[in-house]
Amino acid sequence: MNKVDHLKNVPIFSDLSDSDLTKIATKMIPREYEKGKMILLEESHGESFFIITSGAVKVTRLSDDGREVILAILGESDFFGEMSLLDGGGRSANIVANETANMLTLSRRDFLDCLESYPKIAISLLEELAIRLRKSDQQIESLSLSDSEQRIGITLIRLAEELGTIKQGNVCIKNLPFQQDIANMAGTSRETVSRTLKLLEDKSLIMKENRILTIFNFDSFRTAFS
Amino acid sequence: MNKVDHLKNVPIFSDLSDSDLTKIATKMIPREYEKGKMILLEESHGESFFIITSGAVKVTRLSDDGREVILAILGESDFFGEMSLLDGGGRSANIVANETANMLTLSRRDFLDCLESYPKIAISLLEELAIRLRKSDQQIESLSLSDSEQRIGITLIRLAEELGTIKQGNVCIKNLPFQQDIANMAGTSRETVSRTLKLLEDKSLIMKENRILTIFNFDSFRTAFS
DNA sequence: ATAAAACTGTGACTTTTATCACGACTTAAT
DNA sequence: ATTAAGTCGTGATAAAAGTCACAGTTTTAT
Repeated sequence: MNKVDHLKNVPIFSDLSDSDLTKIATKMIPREYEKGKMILLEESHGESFFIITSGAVKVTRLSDDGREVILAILGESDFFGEMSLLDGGGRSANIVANETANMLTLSRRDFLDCLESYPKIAISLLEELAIRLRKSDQQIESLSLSDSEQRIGITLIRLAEELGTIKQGNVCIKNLPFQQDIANMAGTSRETVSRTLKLLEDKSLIMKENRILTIFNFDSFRTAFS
Repeated sequence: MNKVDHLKNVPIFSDLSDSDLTKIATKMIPREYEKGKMILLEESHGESFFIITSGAVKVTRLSDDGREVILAILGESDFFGEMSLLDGGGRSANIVANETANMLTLSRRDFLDCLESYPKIAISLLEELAIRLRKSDQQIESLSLSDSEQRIGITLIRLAEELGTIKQGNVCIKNLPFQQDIANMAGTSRETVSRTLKLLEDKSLIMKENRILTIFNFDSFRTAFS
């Protein structure tokens, strides 16, 4: 798969013509990051905009005492890095390769040029940021108002939407993140995740075997938890 | 103060020339909302973009059982309504006039035209959304990792930045929101806010008399809580 | 294939914070 | 000025979830 094909799958570029995409593609530099490697922390290449072409990363924030919150897990065709390019603020989050991942990167200068030259990209990016802001607001609501069972349910929905495959109404998540990661997404403890998953299994809402989790009747699961 | 003067104070319009601002201003319709009135819920005028010229509003989400989370309190020169215009999604939040407020409004059509005609606006808006996203991420972190005292401290900082006036290193917040509103911003209960404010007062970090709260040595207060 | 490392399940206990209850204080309205 | 409605302070109690400890399982690396 070549650069242009990857770009076509990225929502903010999907409106552009092939020739425009080709122009942009020539400015993008491919990079590979091994599992566990911090991506934004090593600022050796300066700030950049990243598009994931394979693999997955997690976006986190860390407290002083080392506990982490996972803000998002991003996969193929997702992008990141735009925030500090846009508002010039310091890095807001850490990005870690969750599995070995390949990226296309665009320098600050080229990224901002893109926005100026192709207003469509700016507008698509606005849409995308609006969607993310909406999701963040939902997350804030659920952290403020819901108990841990609800929050874990919502977290499973997020994971299913990001990583799952639908099969006759059920969703199957292969490569389920570890309980500690689920806990860090849901704002709860690892032990509570363990107990809650069992509880959901007892209610026959989910089934799990090792790293595979199935959510039965995803639509009703979704309405039950959000 | 005329429309153009108001627009100049709004970050996303501040780059434009007077003549461009005048063109935009002619499309903006002034409206007044009385205290307590829901703004986005009454969709009688269709979706719009709003700029606050006086007064203040609160942005909330409500759970099924009526509890609310306050996502933000917005005042003069702040704007809202852009999210559903951008991504077409349903309303993500409710907006209520916290005190009688005046707005300038722009219709969906005119707003989107603006973005296309003035790429600078789109880029400034991107910056603004990036800043908001960053704040949301911080909020998610603090809800996930901090105890109620920390969260209330952070909430006071947010309020101070939005509503406060600095006086020799101390910040003074007049018209402090009620404890219930502070609780809804901090994701805790009204009683906990009461007890925590007293605790902070005992530590001589703040002082309060009725609706006026003073944070002593704001810089060190800020570093202590974030 | 084996050992080491990492992850998971679960009981016991502790901590935090929510909830309830109610009197005291403020504020707004007549 | 008086009353009513809305806020606030605070003790007592309860519920939810965190922490600790540790054995059992799964995964990974050699």
